[in-house]
Amino acid sequence: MGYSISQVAEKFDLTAHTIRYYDKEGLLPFIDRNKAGNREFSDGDLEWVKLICCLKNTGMPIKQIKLYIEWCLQGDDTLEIRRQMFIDHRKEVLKQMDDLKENLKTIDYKLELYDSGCSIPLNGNKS
Amino acid sequence: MGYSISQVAEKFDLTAHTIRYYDKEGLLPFIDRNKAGNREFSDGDLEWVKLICCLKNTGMPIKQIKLYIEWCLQGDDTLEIRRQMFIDHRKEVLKQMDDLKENLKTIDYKLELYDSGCSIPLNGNKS
DNA sequence: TTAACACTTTGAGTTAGCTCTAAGTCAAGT
DNA sequence: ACTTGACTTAGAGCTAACTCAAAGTGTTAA
Repeated sequence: MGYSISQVAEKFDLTAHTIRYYDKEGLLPFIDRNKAGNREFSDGDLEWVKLICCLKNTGMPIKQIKLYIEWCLQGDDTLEIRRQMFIDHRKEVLKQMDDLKENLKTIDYKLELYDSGCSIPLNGNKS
Repeated sequence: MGYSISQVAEKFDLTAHTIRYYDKEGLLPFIDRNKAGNREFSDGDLEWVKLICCLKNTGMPIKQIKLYIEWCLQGDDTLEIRRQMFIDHRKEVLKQMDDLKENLKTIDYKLELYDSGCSIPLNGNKS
């Protein structure tokens, strides 16, 4: 039977509004409609939505995701460029994780200070 | 002597525009001016800028950071609420790292497919 | 058949976080 | 004295990603 837009929204913690917006932006050109004209998502479509969420949640802009979808539609000629996109994006995700780890250190340091009951004045270090 | 706005911008990979914007938004109420009226950052100020960047880069909204700065200005009465803020924020950073790891798995899976030279049709799984 | 409800579209509005422009000030170098 | 260049402000403009409103259509339940 397929899934309705609100079922998909629920499943991926999006709103139906957002999914329609993605569709309008060209991220979901493959979604079928039923006789009533409503979007009907197949299990295969859910995999695409999952990938789109993955890319979006790792900071890829909507426009770049749209480009990727277009490459997919173009067929095997774009296999290599798509592969390269994932290689590049993977590198960025690793960078994000590194940055996050670095920032976690700063936060942990602040927490140590707060846990030790130490008050830090704003104008602490004016030299 | 202190640092000029563009030196600080350079150091933290921001623009002078952005630093003025942060100042306008109330994130830098403690920055001194020289006789010419230009902002002059001390070494202690740089620590504050570093913390602000850390919070911003881990997803804390400008308004929340501003609130934190205000709490700092209010003195020791707000020590506990500030400590709690860091505890909460730390949790969110850990969540971000988890999410990133999850998404990395999806990306690695896609890369495996692309590396195996396997073409995946768009309408793959219509049931 | 009527009400409720989930869906549809177009297009406007919102928010966060910058980003830039215009017009001007100030200090240093020639 | 004049030019250069970094700084200042107020305020407008921009982009991404939603978010919503209005008006309408189609299906289901009483």
